[in-house]
Amino acid sequence: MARKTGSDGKKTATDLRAAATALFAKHGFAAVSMRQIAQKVGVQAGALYLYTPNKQALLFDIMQQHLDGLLGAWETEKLPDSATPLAQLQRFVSFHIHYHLDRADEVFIAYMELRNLLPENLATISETRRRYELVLEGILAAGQKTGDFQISDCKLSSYAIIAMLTGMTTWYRDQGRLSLAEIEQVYQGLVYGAVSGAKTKS
Amino acid sequence: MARKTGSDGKKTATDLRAAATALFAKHGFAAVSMRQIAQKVGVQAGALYLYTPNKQALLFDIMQQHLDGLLGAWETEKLPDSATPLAQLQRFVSFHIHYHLDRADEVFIAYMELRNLLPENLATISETRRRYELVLEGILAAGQKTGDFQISDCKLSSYAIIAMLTGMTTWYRDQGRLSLAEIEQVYQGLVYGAVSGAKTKS
DNA sequence: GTCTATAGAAGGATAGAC
DNA sequence: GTCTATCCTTCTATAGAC
Repeated sequence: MARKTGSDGKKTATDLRAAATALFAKHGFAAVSMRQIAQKVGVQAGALYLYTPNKQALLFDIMQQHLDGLLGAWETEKLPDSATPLAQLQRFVSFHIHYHLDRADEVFIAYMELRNLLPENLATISETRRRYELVLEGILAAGQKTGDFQISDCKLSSYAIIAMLTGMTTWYRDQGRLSLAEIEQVYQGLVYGAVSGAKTKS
Repeated sequence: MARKTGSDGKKTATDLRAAATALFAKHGFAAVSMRQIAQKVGVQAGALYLYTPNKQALLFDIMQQHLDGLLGAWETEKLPDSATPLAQLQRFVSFHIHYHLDRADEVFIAYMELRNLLPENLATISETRRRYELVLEGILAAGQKTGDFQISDCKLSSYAIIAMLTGMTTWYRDQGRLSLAEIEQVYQGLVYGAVSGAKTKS
């Protein structure tokens, strides 16, 4: 047949992105073929090129949309600038956990497939990611200034906290031993302790 | 020629592992071809199969050797059981940082390429990794018991701390803004604060 | 122990029919 | 908008010469 009955370009474009995201997350960008993606979408391989110029663009778009979405969502969820650094930090931790757990595949891709980006695409992605890191770094710096936090280095601490939180995506499962609310409380406590700077004994 | 002058099977075997490690870390397992590895070793692709049955075994061996080395090194570096939980934790943090930074490529592979392992190989690797996680979990549990640490969940906290520390490998560079000793101090402080459990204000 | 050559499969991407 | 067919490249792995 020349054209699938009930075919819909808009839907196919959306399906393509979803299928690619799922497959890249599961097997890795380099290990997934355009034919595999096409099969999951339910079209032939050639048809994919109506929606993406090539495989690389598909990866880049997935990452960029994810990071743009992350930054945009924070802008709508963050507390007013008048909020205390501690309140803002707690909001950030909660936001980061929920946003990332809801998008485990995209997160995985955005962290794991940087190597497979062309240099110019990597530069763009890195810049967007850096803007997100600066969100947390700014919160920590604000709390350092007010004396609410005891932090020896805001940049390193922001890296450390983001790595800690994002690490959740590697082991979290629904129906696990603890509820998400319980898990979030554990992490809130760890982060709060980390920035509250107990004195080292040794 | 039939055989390279000065060829040495032992050296080639070592070179093969080193070349594969470097390339897998840089480009990803699936994106690296046996031809690329062979070129880096300085032999033809066919010759590699004298030293590994296939590409999968190469990946598995790299991971397994890394994790076995990690566990073995900890056994020689850990403090006696008579040491305090806090001292043992500090030792663990220092050990983990240094061991991982010295082996950035292996660490990257061991964390990133789990998806590309065959199921039976994944099971073996996961079990070895779990034994390492239990090292930290045990230290935290000991400190919880003595009252030195205020930890709501030892398992989650061990995951969180390992993720935080391992995250260093993604950004650490020699000749960076801070010396390794300074960085280690920042992380020691963050970990100590996290397990010392400041009370949450909210 | 390493080479050359190649089998056999699979990959990304394009052309043209419908 | 999608399909079929295909070009051309690259891949893993093996066979056999030296």
